[in-house]
Amino acid sequence: MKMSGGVEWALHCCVVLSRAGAPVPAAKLAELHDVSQSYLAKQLQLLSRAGLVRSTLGQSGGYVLTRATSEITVLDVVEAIDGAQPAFRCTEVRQRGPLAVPAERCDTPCPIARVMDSADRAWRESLRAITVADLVADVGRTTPAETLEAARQWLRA
Amino acid sequence: MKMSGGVEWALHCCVVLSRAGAPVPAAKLAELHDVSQSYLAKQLQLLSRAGLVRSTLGQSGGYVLTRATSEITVLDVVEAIDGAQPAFRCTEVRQRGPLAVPAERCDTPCPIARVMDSADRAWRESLRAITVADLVADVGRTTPAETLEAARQWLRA
DNA sequence: TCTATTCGGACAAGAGTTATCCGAGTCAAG
DNA sequence: CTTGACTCGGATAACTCTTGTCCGAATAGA
Repeated sequence: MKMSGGVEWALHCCVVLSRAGAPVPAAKLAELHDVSQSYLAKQLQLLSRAGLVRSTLGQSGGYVLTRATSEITVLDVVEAIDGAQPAFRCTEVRQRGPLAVPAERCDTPCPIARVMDSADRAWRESLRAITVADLVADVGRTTPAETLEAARQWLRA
Repeated sequence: MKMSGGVEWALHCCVVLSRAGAPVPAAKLAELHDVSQSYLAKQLQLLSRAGLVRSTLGQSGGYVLTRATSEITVLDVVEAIDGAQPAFRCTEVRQRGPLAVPAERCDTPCPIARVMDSADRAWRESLRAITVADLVADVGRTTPAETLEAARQWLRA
């Protein structure tokens, strides 16, 4: 039960991109966060496929958010990187073995699957309630103003 | 983001064990569910380490639940098999790279980590609210009476 | 005492994730 | 218009974790 580590990077990237007015190349994002540039590129590709960011090629190219930060939920990013499939997958154990329940009697989902689905929904709902805008606001509140200004300068260079 | 498949088996085993008055060997549980006997043994070991079941060696030995089903939550089983560690682990990205925030300024947890922790708590809370007794009741409600009786006979043999 | 049966931990195989590279395409400058 | 350098994108290995299997130690009953 482990989420892809790329989710953390992707979320940090979204926060940074929201502050930058111009496209930011993947290499710069990698250097800023001190992570593998090649691997971060993969995460950004996934964000691109999901339609959360748009890439611009050539000189002075890079990545830009496609929507307002208030329109991007944390769940959007998590599902883009980690996939949208639920963590639990019911294999219909009750239909196997010597006492298998016939399929036609299994009109209602397995109770175990129902509990897991419910928990999964609660988890996703919790992530859907927070947007990148909320994260940006929170970062702005807890980070020294000087650091924020330094970041802005560093990105511009 | 995938939960161990053994969780499903372990929960089914708990339901079965609650109906059996006597110890049930791992081999019988494996045959009943038509799953790998060697691998199921591993899951039962984990349940044993967690103190949810007690094993009896020798002839007519097997596994028995240690508590009433109403005292065993689904979360107990999930954490026994899949581990209790949260799916998201913050690597403190903000303390890395050229604009690293000094550690002494990081008194509050990273906003991203806070969101993830909150979602994780919601998920666990949802699983903690359901007990094995609830599952047993639900199974009894949705399974044909004849199948339940057949299971009882099969376990006895 | 002996035997059959049980669990427990140590031992491989496979899948998924992590990490990396190089080529195709594109924009900007000269 | 040409050149050139810079960008992303997908295809390619290394690694970790999960899955799956085995045999030995211990036990209860005959």
